[in-house]
Amino acid sequence: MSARLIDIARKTGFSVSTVSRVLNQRPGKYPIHEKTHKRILEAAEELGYRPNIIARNLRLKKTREIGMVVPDISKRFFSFLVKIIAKHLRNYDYKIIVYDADENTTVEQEAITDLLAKKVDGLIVCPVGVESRHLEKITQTNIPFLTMDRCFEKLDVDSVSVDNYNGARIAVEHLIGQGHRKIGVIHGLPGTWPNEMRVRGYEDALQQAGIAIEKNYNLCDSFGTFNGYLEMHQMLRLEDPPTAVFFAGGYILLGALKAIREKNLTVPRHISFITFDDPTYATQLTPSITAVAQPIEEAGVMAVKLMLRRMAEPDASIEKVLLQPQLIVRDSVAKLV
Amino acid sequence: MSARLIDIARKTGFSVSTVSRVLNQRPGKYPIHEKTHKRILEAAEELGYRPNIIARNLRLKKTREIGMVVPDISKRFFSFLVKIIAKHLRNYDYKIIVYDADENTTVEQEAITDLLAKKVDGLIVCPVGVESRHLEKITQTNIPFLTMDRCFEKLDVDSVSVDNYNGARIAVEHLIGQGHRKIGVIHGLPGTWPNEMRVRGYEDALQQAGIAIEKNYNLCDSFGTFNGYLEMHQMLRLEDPPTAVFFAGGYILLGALKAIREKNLTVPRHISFITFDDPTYATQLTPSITAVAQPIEEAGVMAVKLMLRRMAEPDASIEKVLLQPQLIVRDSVAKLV
DNA sequence: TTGTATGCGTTATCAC
DNA sequence: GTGATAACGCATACAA
Repeated sequence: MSARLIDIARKTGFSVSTVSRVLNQRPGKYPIHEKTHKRILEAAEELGYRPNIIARNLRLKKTREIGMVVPDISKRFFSFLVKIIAKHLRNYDYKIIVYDADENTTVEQEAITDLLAKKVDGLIVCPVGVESRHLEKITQTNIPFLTMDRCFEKLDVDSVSVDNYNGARIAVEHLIGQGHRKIGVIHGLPGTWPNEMRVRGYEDALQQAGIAIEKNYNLCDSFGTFNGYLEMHQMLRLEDPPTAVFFAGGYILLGALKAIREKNLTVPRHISFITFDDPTYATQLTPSITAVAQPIEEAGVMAVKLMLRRMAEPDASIEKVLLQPQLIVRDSVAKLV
Repeated sequence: MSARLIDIARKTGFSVSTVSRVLNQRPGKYPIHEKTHKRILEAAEELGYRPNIIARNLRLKKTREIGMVVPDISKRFFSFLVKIIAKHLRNYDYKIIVYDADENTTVEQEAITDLLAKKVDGLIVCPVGVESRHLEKITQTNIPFLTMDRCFEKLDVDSVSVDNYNGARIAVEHLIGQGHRKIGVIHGLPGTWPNEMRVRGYEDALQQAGIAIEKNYNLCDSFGTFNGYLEMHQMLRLEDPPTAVFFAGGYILLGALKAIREKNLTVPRHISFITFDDPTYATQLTPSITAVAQPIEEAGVMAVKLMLRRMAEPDASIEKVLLQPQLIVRDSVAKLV
């Protein structure tokens, strides 16, 4: 078993409180004799003393831990977000405890319960689903709390998310600007917030340009590769298929590309597309992929900022931050003349 | 503040110990009156009681937490590994606490210290660098401990890693089998274990086939995209460049592809390659990428197994598991005739 | 400048 | 069946 304060106390002949005071080193808070200081430090070193964080946390009722729940840590969006947030919190001496909800509301709920029981000082949740009732309960605990990625308007809580609506809009407007009129969309799970926003952005962009919305051009199911594959095939089977398609994110792109290849079509000669999310390999495909990139780093920094603010001023007004994604033009969209 | 045992005790008139016993429900361990049981459960429900995990952990000297340190959580290999391990540990009612070492030994050391101070029940480290001295100290604490990915032979500790040597070998042997004799390698940071193993596999495969090792064909720096880019350019500038190249992993592939494209070369007509690691987009590039896939899921499952075993039998013999990667033949290697 | 006493919330031991 | 009490390791208010 590792050394405790009392072991140092016994070894040096001082009391536990003196040892504790020396080791915590509030500069000038308590006057300690020079020699005492030195001897205790030496003894601590010799014994390889490490404070027991559990005992300390229990005593202080503070953990300097921020809990975080993400739908799927293996997705780059979230793992990168976690990394950024962890890195910045470190500067303020906060650690992060991450739970993977595995895209499952029940698991998410358990994760939150556990984090709360662990008495984390703050909580960041990237909600899995459409439901927000279980999140409402959190707001009643008064714990500094933040949602990310998906934002529930009715939920009275700080949040930082990407402007999915506008991201989709600028994507589709780019397509329109290149002369496309027949524009399809393949998107993810209906009812989830980012997805809905993107679809709405798609529709509004069309409407604003005076383009009628064609039901057949709107396909959806999930953000998975396989869905992208199936829906793209379906899209291409249409008797009057679109000349351009907007992929609403995730791995749809990957599946759709496969479908396009199977049909022996060339991008962007036969079909143009643009995707939400900018994958690392976007520049390496042939052609390179025109995309709407989410400002993940910015989102992480903002989250840390909001969290620290909420901890410092529990009664500050609720802030819902909407970050702007960025259009990155590459070669997957043809200019129609 | 949330409800404690004592709040339930006061509300029901029973003692804290009775309340504790009811709420912990060791079936049949303690006899409790039916009515008592019910009333306490009701009160707990009403008060929204959640056990304070910190207090419990302090008392029990057990956390049911496994600490894990990875070099870079934003890399898919690690985030996926974390996910798998978390998922399987959940089945045994263990949680995982993840720290990102940010590819930095100092940060890694701090993470380990912190995890130890948090009194996690077990520790899994995917070591950042070449140094293993700071890991030796862990073995002295007697905490169930496991290294992953990079394995230190001299370090007396359980480990699970991929057989990097053999993975490289089968990759290069595939190249040779397709008739290539001039085979280059672009690899990562010299001195890191997986990298060294892969280079050795490359060299042994050549030697076994009676092919002389050409110094100019061996380029290295890091697993980053930019390195791949630079080194591939350098490789192609050679007066007698190789007909095939083995990329030892990471993002080298991405950068190398860019270099190849800039030279207006076609894969695999002008140059063939195979890469360690099988990225999600491997099938989507043109041509699709022949790769050596690491069995990440298997590694995670094995890690959990070893960890549970070590916790159950602290004195079991040290086990160093080597998992076999798998060759996935696609279209980036030409058959020379 | 240092020591004593107390409590954080829980579980386990022992007594009744 | 149930309750009183101690202990986990630490930090602080108060005493000296």
